[in-house]
Amino acid sequence: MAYWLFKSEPSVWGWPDQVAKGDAGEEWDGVRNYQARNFMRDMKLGDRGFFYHSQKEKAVVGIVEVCAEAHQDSTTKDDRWDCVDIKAVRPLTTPVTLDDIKADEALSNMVLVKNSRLSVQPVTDAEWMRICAMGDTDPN
DNA sequence: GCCAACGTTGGC
DNA sequence: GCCAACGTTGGC
Repeated sequence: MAYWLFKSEPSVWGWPDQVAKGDAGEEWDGVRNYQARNFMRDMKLGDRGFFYHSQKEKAVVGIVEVCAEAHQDSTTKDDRWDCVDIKAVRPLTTPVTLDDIKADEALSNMVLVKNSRLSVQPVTDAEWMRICAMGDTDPN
């Protein structure tokens, strides 16, 4: 199983919105970046991801699961753009902030740090375990 | 609110 | 196919 990170502006689509969708989940639509799209095409049913709040909050706040593999983004007719569906699994007991991540040596190579503008990104197994530990949260 | 970084577009 | 111009993102 692979791990990912989904970035969202909480004022547009936040963790509470994601939770409100329950197990039905919701399309991760609106991505118009090839790198991010390609990562979504690589995602498999059951893959897990972090839900990250950008802008003011800048923190990993929850864990999500891919509940539908890549398909046409329903918000556009342009067939270049695919997206997956994700559903909320659980919040992090303690949100892990960007500052926390930057301060941690083991996380210094995270895409979040290296390429802050990429909205969908891969997370390594080690990074996943580390952030779950920092967030006092069950990684499974 | 600013600006640096980056990705995309379009003219040549 | 290159590259300048432009738009967007997101941290500060």
